Amino acid sequence: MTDPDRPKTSTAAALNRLREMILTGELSAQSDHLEAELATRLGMSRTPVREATLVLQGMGLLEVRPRKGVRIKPITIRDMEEVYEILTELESLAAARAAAAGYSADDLMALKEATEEMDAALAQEDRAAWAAADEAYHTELVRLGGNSRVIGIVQMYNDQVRRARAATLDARPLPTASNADHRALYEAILTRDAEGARKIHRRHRIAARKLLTAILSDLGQPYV
Amino acid sequence: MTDPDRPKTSTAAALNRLREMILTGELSAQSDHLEAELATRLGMSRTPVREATLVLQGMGLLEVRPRKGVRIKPITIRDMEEVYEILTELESLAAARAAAAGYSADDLMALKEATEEMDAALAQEDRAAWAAADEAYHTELVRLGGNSRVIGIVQMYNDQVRRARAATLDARPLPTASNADHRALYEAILTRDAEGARKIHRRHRIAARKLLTAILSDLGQPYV
DNA sequence: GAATTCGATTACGTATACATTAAAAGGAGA
DNA sequence: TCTCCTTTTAATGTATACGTAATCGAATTC
Repeated sequence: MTDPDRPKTSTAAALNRLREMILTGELSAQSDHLEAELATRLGMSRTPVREATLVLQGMGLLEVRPRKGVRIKPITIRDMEEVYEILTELESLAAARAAAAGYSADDLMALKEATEEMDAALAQEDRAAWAAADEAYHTELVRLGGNSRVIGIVQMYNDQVRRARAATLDARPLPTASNADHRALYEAILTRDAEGARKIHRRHRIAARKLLTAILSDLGQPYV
Repeated sequence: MTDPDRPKTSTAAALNRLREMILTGELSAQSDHLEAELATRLGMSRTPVREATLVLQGMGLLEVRPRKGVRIKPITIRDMEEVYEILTELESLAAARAAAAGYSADDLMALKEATEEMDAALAQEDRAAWAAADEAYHTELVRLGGNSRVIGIVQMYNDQVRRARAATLDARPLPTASNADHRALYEAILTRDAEGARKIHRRHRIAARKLLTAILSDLGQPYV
């Protein structure tokens, strides 16, 4: 048991590693990288790297530009607006579907726990812990929604949100109001108020989007 | 000018061709295919085929199953429900955004034309022409919405809708009521009634989904 | 000095060779 | 006959070789 879930193939390893390098900024936005360079860095041949870049392109994290290397995608305000619009719709859908599904308090345990973790993180002003719990909350919400494609899309775009967040985390105020929304949504789902759940979450997401774009704008991120 | 947009690379050719083969049913749902088999059929080596299958897997048209070949995905009722849910949300978003964008009648020309083509197709009971115009209509709608990621997702899922449609087209009644919705949406966008546009389109999509799933069910498609 | 052409370089796209390992087939023993 | 183990097969995953075509720079021309 040296490494329980070490990737089975080099392609999978390249995918994980490159994704991580992009999310952490080790490969910075707007930078270009040749296939051969990445292959050397990852200690493998071009083949699995190439396959991974194709997938990452599909996930919107980079762009394959023949003979110019892959370009790590920038995080523009416009991009984040697009991503937030989509997350708003799909998560609101998930909220409504979760409410309609008639979950018990037991089923909603993970949701409640994530909310409590956010509370705790806020109390300690621990932005990183808050961000982790917030992400867990959103992931659990869409899981409860039960649409596997929504789950996939939301996970994919969460990667992009995480990149933007990494660039802004210290610049943002602690989102103290945010948990009121989370609790209201919890109640709506528990009482099977589908349209209420949808509205609450939509409002929540729109507020989050305004906050992020304002911060990105302050930080001088380009609009396009 | 023998073939204006012939793919520049074999990978692109494989992607186009395999996608088409899946959409037309030349590669039937649930069937398995080895990389080597597909390579031979397409007259190229395994490398570009392999790259194409990775992308097609990302698009949800097939599943790569190591040592068992790629499995062309079935069209289950559950899948279609998921896809329709997503299209409902994202197209409704696009409708609202299109209305908010304040387009002129000129800008909405393509939308109007698609509606008229559907009229004409209905008059002649030409289901194929109707389906083509309907797809053009939805594509134009999301284009007007202006969110490039929504455009991409909708196009991707339209492939899956097209597969289901191909299996049901002759079994469905002519959608004579459908154009009333299209006209109402056109008016809402022109008068910049964002929430009205959203609601009209949502209702439209929900009705379409009920129709399709009922037909699939009649045809004995498995739920999962 | 600017633009253009030619040539060298080099990154990519594709084919192919090879190692790996899951699956299938076959055989031995109960 | 059934089960378990061994052997074989074969499909994949990866590395590598190589042709092609785009790019960069130098030299030439205007």
